[in-house]
Amino acid sequence: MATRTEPVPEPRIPLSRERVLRAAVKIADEGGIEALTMRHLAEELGVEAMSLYYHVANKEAILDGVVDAIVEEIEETAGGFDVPTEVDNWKSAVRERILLARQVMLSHPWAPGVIETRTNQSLAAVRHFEGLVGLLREGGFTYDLAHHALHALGSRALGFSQELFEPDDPDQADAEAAAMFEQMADQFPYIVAMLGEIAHDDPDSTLGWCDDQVEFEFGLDLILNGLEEHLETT
Amino acid sequence: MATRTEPVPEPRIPLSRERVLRAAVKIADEGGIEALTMRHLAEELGVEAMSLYYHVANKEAILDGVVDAIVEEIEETAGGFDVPTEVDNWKSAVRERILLARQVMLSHPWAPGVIETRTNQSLAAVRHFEGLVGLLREGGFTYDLAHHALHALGSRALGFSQELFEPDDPDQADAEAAAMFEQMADQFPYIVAMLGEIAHDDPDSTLGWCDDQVEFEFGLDLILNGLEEHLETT
DNA sequence: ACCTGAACACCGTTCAAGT
DNA sequence: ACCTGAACACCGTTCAAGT
Repeated sequence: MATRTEPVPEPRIPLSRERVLRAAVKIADEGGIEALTMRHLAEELGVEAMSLYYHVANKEAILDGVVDAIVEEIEETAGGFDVPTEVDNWKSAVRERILLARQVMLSHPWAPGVIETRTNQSLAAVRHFEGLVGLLREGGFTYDLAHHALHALGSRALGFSQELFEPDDPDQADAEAAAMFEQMADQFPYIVAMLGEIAHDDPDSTLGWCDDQVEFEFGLDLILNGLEEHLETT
Repeated sequence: MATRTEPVPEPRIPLSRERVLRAAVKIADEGGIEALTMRHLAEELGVEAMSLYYHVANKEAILDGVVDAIVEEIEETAGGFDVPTEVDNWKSAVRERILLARQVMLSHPWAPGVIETRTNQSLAAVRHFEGLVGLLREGGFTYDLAHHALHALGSRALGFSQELFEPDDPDQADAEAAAMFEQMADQFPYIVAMLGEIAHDDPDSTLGWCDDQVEFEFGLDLILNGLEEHLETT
């Protein structure tokens, strides 16, 4: 029979909103967003699913909190979202901040999908946008142009962009897509020719799928340069 | 007792993939994407849920098919995705095609969210991209630049863009957001000032939320103009 | 104050069975 | 060939109850 002197095996840290959210991020990182269920999350925390509801309103609230946590990670990585009072180069400042956000997003590949479903704004995200608007404003933007800029950037402001053409499992689906396009060269001459050239330029990857980082920066710079022109012509 | 001569009340059109997909679009249009469940869909078709599996592999296949149907609707509205052999103005041609896609998307507000989750390419979408690449190519683009263009456009190529800041229920959430920002004017001076100016410029809507169409076109033109410059400097 | 057991309403999906 | 009933494994969530 166990006596009183048995060493407490686990100090039994009490649950908290923080711990729940941290565990949620961990689960999504390890098993993807579909692994993030109330029951699974509870198991990870060594608790019953229903206990979660004491610390969090419902699953929506968890997803809200998880997005907030990710943007806070960006904020920490950036050393805060503060706006310098003198902005000598808004373009590189904005560019750097966004590419840094992208680095964090890349370490949580499920996060963009969750962010897109959120209707409640994360407070950390508002701080992030506040910082961006500040950089633009101090860089000479009117508020009107800064507003257009946010819309033009869209999800790029948070470091990701919608990839419409690429499958999530490159190795497997690439071959499929390649075979399909080969077969349909007469139906899709332009696309097949385009992909052919890309494969040529980049013989490394099996059939030369795209360099997402390069493409992200291309699109970002296109927008930033366009904004710069608006700034100068006004 | 019913006799054999009773008029058949409904001819009982047999199910088919087409009918299933059409019904799926209808349900999503009327009740949002969360209303699109196998059981609900079956009910709409006057059938048991399990019958659907005879015509369609699973729910994923339905979502794939539904995306295809929406892009086909774009195709029909556009009178096909054909590429004219002579393109005198690629910019306005691409612009028109994209804005037309947007019109269709606006009538299926749930569609962007579904498209974003798809990993399998819709064949109709491939035809659409084929058309876009064709327009660019005949307009003087290298395949390399056309490829960059697709990435830069991202979801805009299909007529929608990620709205990170706006709630789906404008009437209700606007007031909330407004109150929140008022309260936090000292924490978010730039954003509050920005929103203040926008409200000023557009006194119609309660607190002047954004004109999505204007913003979409602003971002689209920014990208198209940027591409044009790349085209000229090469 | 914090956690749980049992239960509910709802998913997508299977499988053997009906016509 | 086409459809169904019963069942399964899994959701998020409630509520009264335990400590």
